[in-house]
Amino acid sequence: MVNSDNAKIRLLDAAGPEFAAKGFEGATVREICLRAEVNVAAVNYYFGDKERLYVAAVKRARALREEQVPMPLWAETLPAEDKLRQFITILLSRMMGVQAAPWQTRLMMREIQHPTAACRELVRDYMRPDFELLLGILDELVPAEIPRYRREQIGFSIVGQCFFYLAADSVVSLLIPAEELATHYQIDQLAEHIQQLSLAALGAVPPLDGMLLSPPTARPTNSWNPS
Amino acid sequence: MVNSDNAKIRLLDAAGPEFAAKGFEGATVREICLRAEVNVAAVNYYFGDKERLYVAAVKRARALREEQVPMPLWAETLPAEDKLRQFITILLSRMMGVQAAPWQTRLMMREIQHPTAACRELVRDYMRPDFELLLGILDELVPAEIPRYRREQIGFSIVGQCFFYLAADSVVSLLIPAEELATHYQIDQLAEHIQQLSLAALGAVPPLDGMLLSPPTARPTNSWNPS
DNA sequence: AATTGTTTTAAACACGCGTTTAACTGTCGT
DNA sequence: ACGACAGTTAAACGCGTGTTTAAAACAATT
Repeated sequence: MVNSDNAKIRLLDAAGPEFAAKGFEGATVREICLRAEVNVAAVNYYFGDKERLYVAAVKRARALREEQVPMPLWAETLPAEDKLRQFITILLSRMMGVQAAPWQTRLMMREIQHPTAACRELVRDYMRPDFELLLGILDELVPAEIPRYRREQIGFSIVGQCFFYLAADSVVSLLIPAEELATHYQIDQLAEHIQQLSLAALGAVPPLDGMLLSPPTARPTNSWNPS
Repeated sequence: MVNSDNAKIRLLDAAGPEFAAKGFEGATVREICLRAEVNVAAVNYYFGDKERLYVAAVKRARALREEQVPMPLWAETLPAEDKLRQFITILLSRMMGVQAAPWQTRLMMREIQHPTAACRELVRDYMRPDFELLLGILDELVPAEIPRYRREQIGFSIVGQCFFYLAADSVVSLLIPAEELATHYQIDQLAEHIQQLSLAALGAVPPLDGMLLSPPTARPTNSWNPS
């Protein structure tokens, strides 16, 4: 091959944001090829058809996002509370990115809401491992007698709180004034809030009555280096 | 007008489920009119174009869902804990319906994820009042000194937990075996779990350590009559 | 019964879509 | 030098889309 996968990769990089922004139906092959500076026929040449390009774009989005914000390997001795805090921060970071949610996340989001063939392996390769990781952390935080299904529900409660800011950010933006968003809705602050609320529910820290004395911003997230 | 809004209403009733299932781009005017047993030109005759039909369908979905599962008027004396439980149950009921999420909810869901003109008033007329209601309940549960933005974050945490099962049900279905879903993920059980976890976080009930003694199914939701 | 205005109809329109074709370009092995 | 082949190109194809049209059907009023 001469230039073989050069065009293929440019196509993928152009398809990702386009599908993320407009969905499978809304995005057009022509626009994607225009962005990629590639002939329209390239999509059929390299991927067969639009749908297989879409599936490839979803896979690539997952891989990219995972290496952008990987889950750290924790030391055995690290307290479960700290692991949970970092887990939540990473979850929020993946979902919200630095400013707005990156196209990789938005694309996976669409896949979650309107599952196609790509969804099954998305869950298997991407979400399942993270969820098991979370369950492992919870194992250290809740009494051993609590059944697995309860831990899973607790896990969903934690994930759900993070997920909300991704999935319903349009609602949050309309409910909360812009200046309050800027002041109190940064990733670290939300992570601290969710972590504190969750730990309080599990009895690992005092309930909210005491939170006044240590508001979320007072205790910054343990620093870790995602790069 | 003779038969005027008969066709108009049939059109709306057909458009709702269609838009909910396939989205604005995916749904076709022809298919909608076929369902409604109406000529294709009716859409332009009554609504002008496809987009205004969509907006009308969203508005109608909101109105329908609100009267299907209304928020009750609570007695002044009702403990805040009970109000919260009922609020959560209603939220979950609206989102999950009896079996799967009804088309009204799915349609509003699409609007939340990919906001169009209809989103702004959807928040203003539908979500804002409910959120204020929730904040009112939280006022009775948290110390007076806790600032408003903290209560809002707590509100989002509660809403987020419910919202997750609507927005990510494809993921939940893939993560949790079918039989466990049937056994432990009924509306009342989830409502009990979310309510208990939230109250524990606020210090209104003992933390999860004590939950073993009173698992979510043990204390059924107070009955109320939505009809 | 004739007239007016509203609603419904079948057919067509213009356009954009995903996909295909067939010719062309460049690169390599022989 | 030349044939074989991967890569690229412009143009076209067939189809489905939202929308429009002009006539027919209908109901109400005069």
